[in-house]
Amino acid sequence: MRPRILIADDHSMILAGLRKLVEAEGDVVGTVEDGRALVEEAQKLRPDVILLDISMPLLNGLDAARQLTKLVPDSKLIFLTMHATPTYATEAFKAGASAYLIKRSAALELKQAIQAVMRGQHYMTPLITKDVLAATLHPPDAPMRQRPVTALTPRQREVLQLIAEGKGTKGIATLLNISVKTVEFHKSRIMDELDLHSTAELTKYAVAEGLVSL
Amino acid sequence: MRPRILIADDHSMILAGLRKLVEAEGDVVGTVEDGRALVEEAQKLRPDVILLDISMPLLNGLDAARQLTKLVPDSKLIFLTMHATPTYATEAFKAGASAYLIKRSAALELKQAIQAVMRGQHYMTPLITKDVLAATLHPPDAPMRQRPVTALTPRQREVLQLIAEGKGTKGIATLLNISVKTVEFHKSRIMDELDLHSTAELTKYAVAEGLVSL
DNA sequence: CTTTCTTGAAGGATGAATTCTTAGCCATGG
DNA sequence: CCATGGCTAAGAATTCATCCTTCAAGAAAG
Repeated sequence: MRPRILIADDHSMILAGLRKLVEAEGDVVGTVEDGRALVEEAQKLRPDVILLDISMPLLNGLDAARQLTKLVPDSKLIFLTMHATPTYATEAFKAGASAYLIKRSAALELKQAIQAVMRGQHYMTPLITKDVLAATLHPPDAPMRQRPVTALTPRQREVLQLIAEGKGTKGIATLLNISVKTVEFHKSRIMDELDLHSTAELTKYAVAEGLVSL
Repeated sequence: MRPRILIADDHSMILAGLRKLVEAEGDVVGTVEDGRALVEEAQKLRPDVILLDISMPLLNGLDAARQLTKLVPDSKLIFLTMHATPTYATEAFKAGASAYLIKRSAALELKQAIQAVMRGQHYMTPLITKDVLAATLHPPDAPMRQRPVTALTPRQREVLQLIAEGKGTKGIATLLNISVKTVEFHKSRIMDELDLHSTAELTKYAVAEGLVSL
């Protein structure tokens, strides 16, 4: 039985290419280019498999996954991303993912991953497990510190990401369907807790934490 | 007549997807995953079109392009990369490229680019043309804009740095002993020239240019 | 079973920033 | 020498952001 698949990736060229690849394995019922659209469409379409990236506008893939595991628990999540670090991979599984691939993975792995998750199994690209070993052999001299970003609530991360993407308070309010006042509240709480005092510092923090890229 | 195409990208998942996309436009005569292999294969295959990324192992796309324009001058080069900066685009054209796309470009652009270069024309993704034209109209005599940051005046960089450090307009005015109005003027000009529209984006730009650190 | 924390949601008043226009000053270089 | 580009600055209208305060539901702790 061909799985119904939803694909999320903000690079539309890659999205188009992926679609072609995936069509060999199942029916692509939709494609989206940001995290928020993903959450929307996933609820409408209830796909069997969701293929998603980590870095996406409006809502990053990890936070999207956390929402999706609650909203559409029957949809299996397959991450397909550039990030080849064990940290991201473990975060992804903690967020409810069933598989983790990187864009350097062989195309065949996509097929294997889809079939694995449809059987209720998990799949992890061998390219990462190798990195895990390498990381264990060469302990941290890279600043791979545990992220204090988890000190923030999901909602706060969501707001922080949008701030760092350059959205104004009003725009964020509209996107989240909440009042401008609430956004302001979240922002000030974030600033309190992180001891940051400007949009610029929040932005740098978000970049450092990988919530947004440059 | 269907063009013979060689594709180079080090992310094999993406390579596979691109191949599917490209097959609608021409015959994929080969795929490679690093810059050196590209130079090798290009000489053997003499393709009509070469689709290549900038960041590749062993030899980066720009340097590969410089070699290819000499070794296989009849092969048209189409860059397809993540890098959305005018600098990279102009470098690409100086290195002999016939087209420049980014992975955020619509899939349709790939078709358009291939057809354009086959007609001997050039193609530049609309997503960055605006910035590139400013740079490419000047470049031969005056290498005034090697790095985009040099497009700013010293005063503008000064202000930008303070913005990115989290200072408010008022604080900057005090620090520089100028009026708040003047600071606002500089800020708006910077935004104009860089086509950025928020403090967050200015901050990310400043970080990317090394004006401030995270 | 209340109390307390945490999280999410807002109102009102005030201070800060943005937009647009206009304009003076100074140095550099055709 | 005067045109150009860079830096300075003002006023008025408007929109945004911030500060302080209040409210409510759910979880955790007493």
